[in-house]
Amino acid sequence: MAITLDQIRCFIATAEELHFGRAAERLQMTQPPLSRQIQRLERSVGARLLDRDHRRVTLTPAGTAFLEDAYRMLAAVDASVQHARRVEAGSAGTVHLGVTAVSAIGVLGPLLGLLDRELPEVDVVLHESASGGQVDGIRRGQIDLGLARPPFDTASLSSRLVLREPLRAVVPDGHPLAEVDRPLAPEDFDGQSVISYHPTSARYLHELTVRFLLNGHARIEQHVQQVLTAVLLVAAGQGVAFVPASVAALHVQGVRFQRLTEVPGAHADSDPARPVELHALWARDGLTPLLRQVLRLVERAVEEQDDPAGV
Amino acid sequence: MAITLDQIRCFIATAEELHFGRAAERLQMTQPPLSRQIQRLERSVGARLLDRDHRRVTLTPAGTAFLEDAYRMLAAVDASVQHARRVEAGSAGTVHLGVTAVSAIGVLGPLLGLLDRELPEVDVVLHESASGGQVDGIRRGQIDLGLARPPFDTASLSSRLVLREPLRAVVPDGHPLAEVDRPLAPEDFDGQSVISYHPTSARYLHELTVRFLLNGHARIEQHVQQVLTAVLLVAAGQGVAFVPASVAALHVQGVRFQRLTEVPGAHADSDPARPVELHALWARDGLTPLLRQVLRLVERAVEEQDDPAGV
DNA sequence: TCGGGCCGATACCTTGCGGGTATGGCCATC
DNA sequence: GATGGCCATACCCGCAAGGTATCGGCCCGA
Repeated sequence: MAITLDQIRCFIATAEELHFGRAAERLQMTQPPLSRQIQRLERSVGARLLDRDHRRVTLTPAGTAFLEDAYRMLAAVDASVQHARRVEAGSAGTVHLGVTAVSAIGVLGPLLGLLDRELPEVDVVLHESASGGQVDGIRRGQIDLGLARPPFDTASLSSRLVLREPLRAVVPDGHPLAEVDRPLAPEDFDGQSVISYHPTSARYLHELTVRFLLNGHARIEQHVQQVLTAVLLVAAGQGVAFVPASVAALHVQGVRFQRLTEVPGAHADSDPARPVELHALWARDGLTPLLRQVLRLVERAVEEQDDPAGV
Repeated sequence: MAITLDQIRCFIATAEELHFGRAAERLQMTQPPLSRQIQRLERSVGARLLDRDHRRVTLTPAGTAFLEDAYRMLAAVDASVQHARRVEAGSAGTVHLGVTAVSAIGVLGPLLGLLDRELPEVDVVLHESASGGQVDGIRRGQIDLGLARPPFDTASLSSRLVLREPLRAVVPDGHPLAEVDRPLAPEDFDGQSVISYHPTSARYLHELTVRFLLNGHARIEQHVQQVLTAVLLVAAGQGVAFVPASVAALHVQGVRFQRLTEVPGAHADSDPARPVELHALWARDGLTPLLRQVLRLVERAVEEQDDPAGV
């Protein structure tokens, strides 16, 4: 014999009215079944909740305590229903967001701010990993939405280009190229020692570097995995590197970020002036309403901070 | 069409098994009614909770959210039942405790400590008022247990003597009586200016004062309502006063507490050496299990700090 | 490509719980 | 002592929840 929400509703009405007849009326029923519901409830709870001594009905201490809990239970049921509806509508829930260290610099801050303001009931869990790790995470259902760089197989994943930004050169203060006030061309780096990226784990930036330098005679001497590492190595005088423009926002001491001439596009609709692309990435069959909302905010986040990358 | 706890239980089983057949087995029922329960639940909630695509069952985001809430709801129901049982057994609940400022000095501290240790699930609400106010509070059901002084009508109230303590004289430092090292007799106060109490709101202490001074020739010059006020007036040199021995625990600067000879008893079994009585007081028909527990602790609290009043 | 098996949905039957009416029993009041 | 108020009990009924049988779609192996 289990407790029912109906019994709880009956109890609340009776406890408030302290009168079975009036409580029954309020519950749109007659008094006898109400009496039975209360009896059943008391039997299930294992404690007398109402003292009825033929003249007046009063709450026992156990009843007083149970009444408070009863309100909470009904409120909890109601809140749960509301919450589920909001989750289905996409205005509440949890998003597992995959980010790379670099995407974090440009888009993540504004995006998190927007999420907080526009979808306050959405919890965000960040998963920091390289682009390749994000694809795996999405496949395994651990990540709902990734912010990553191409290439990724388009068979099971959907994607949308959310940001294009220029490629910049990072050179140490005092370096001859640090003083030049024009876009640097591949030939400007002839003979320079270049820090590029790991060909597999940071394949995208590595290919960009190689593609930019294609017609020059620079020497690629090191391969790092993180953009920040490259910048720090430049600051340490180990060479020059090429990074997404938004990295300038980090304000690392001892380096300058220099504009570049156009970079040959990797595909048909790429923009040579802004060759660094960031894509939003999700499982083809995982486009939930919440994800749609978040994607909308990703685009707004990009618009809001468009300038720093565009200049 | 309202949600049922049964539906929630069905949903939990199905969400855990992700398989209607196995879930039904676990719930000791067959699969078709389980399917219908889930459908009904989804209709009530207004959101699809499980995606069932002929091969596998998965939780929708709304379902994931609802599952967490579902656990909480069932746990809340269970906790409420347990709580009600404990309240009925007297080991949980709320006690409204009536205290006077003076009872607080002697008994209240140890009592609250004991309550905290022995009945941690019991909430205590203190109501500070004079003895008369407590009787009203008990009558109106606002106070469960009062710590007050006689007299009170014994028709609707039950009481138990919990503490007897001596009466002490409060005299200012430097006063001739402050140096005497023997119990003071009524005659010692001949010609002194005495601070007594309001004959109605602090009737008990007033009558004690009068009864002690009966054979002497002291002059009662002021009537105050609070014991502490009397002590402070003594410190200010306005006269002498008589207070329960436990008041000495306050350690007011500038006054001394002096022993007294015996005070004639007000009733048959009063103790002339310890004429100040404190009674626990409750509605005759309000002796709940919890109150019984609290009364037990009141007695233990008195035993534990018996000494300061007894010396 | 076809058949078998798996699994959830549907149709239909049955039973038991929840609600209704009538009435009893107890106390308070006049 | 008669009356009325109020909760409990007895008994009846209808519906909703559970059971059985079956459908229908999909996957998989031959």
